[in-house]
Amino acid sequence: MLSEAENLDNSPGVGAEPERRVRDRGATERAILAAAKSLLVQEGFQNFGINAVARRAGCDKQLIYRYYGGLDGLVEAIGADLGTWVRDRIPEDAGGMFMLTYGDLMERLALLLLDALRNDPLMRRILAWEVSENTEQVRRLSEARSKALALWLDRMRGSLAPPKGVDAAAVNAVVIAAIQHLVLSGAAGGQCAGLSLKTSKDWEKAATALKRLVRGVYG
Amino acid sequence: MLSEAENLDNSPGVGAEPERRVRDRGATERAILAAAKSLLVQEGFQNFGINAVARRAGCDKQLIYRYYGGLDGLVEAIGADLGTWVRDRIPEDAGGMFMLTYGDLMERLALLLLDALRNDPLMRRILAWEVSENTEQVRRLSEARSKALALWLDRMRGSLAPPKGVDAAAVNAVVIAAIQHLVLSGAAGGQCAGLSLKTSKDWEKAATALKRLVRGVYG
DNA sequence: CCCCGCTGTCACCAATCGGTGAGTAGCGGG
DNA sequence: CCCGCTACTCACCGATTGGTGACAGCGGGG
Repeated sequence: MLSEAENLDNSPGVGAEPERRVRDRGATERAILAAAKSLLVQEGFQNFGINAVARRAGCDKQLIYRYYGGLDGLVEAIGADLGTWVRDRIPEDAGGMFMLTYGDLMERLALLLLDALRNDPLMRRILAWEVSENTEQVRRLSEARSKALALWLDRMRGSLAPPKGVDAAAVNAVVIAAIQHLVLSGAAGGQCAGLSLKTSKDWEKAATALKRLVRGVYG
Repeated sequence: MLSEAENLDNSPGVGAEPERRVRDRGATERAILAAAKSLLVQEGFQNFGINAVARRAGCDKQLIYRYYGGLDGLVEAIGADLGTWVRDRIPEDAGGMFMLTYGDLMERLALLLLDALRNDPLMRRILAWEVSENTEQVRRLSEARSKALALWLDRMRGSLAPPKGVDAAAVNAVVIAAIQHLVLSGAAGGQCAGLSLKTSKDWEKAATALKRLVRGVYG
């Protein structure tokens, strides 16, 4: 019934339009990027598309093509933004870990990573995207995320050498895999392999088990 | 990969059409289910829809509504089919594990599960689906998969009791999480947390690390 | 001043989506 | 033989998708 002519009831007397969009390319670009990230966080990658991002950003999709060269470029911009992830998550007391053993260190890192991922919905979405698709898009994003994680681990680890006789790279990869899947599975379904992952008590159990595993290898 | 173009030249003189579709509801139902599973395996859950399944099954989508009540019912049928997963994967020598310690058992189970998942693309797709979406559809499927896994573990474990003093349920969940994420990540991107997961040598490294972790907790 | 360029909007495109109603085709029982 | 039941197909619906070309409005430089 609505003809688009009648839809124009933005009669100037009534509404104090809160945000009057001004002509500012930089601001629009930032708005688009923010909309893309929030959309990815809230809706997941299933419904992540040009139309949805433009709708959320409150602008025309044409601008996404113009400013980012399409969805691919926008995704790449999200990936580039992940570089800031590291800066935001290096605690100041990292120096306090100098005198720890490798086992102490890895235990702390495991728990820190667990918490960091639990509190980072964007990373979770990207992680889930990674294991679900293998397009060029997601490969680039995956690379950025992987690089950020590696950098973070490197900064946190410092110069502590792993013990001899164990393939620390492989063991750590397995531990990280466990952490990532626990977080993903918990966020998605509230459980993993029969272990409930809802309450903070549940997560404490998981963390304890994780600690035990790390301690088991690294002593 | 069949284009419908070649299907259009069913000129009666030329081709001996290998499959002449007969009127057989049961066969059609089976064809639809098989098409759904193969579609999920080959394309993933992104493009899993009524149209795609019908196209692959070579029948009208209306039949999917009639026989399965829509996509939801079809997904549920896939879930029901997972019950056969357990039957196919119980080795005959399960009895040979009776005299093992719990650590021996869990190490073997971990490696068996790793291989089983590596060779089961359907399970991988379902697993990735689980951590990516939280709709009713995927929740049902997830439940079926989880139940199948639990049953498998139960059958394999036998009546061996876990050691005291360690939350075996939590530890095993973490180990399973690690296995699942390793397999997902490896299948999707060929690596996980910097650890390459392409060649069988790569997977041996991962398996060794996994063994070490399990051994560390269960002795 | 006018004009050009940049920012933003709108209308439109073909394709595909899930979903439905109506009609066709073939087999089996009278 | 024919009739009816059932398996099956087709045509169409509105909505949404990614993508493009044309146009409007403001602003700064000649």
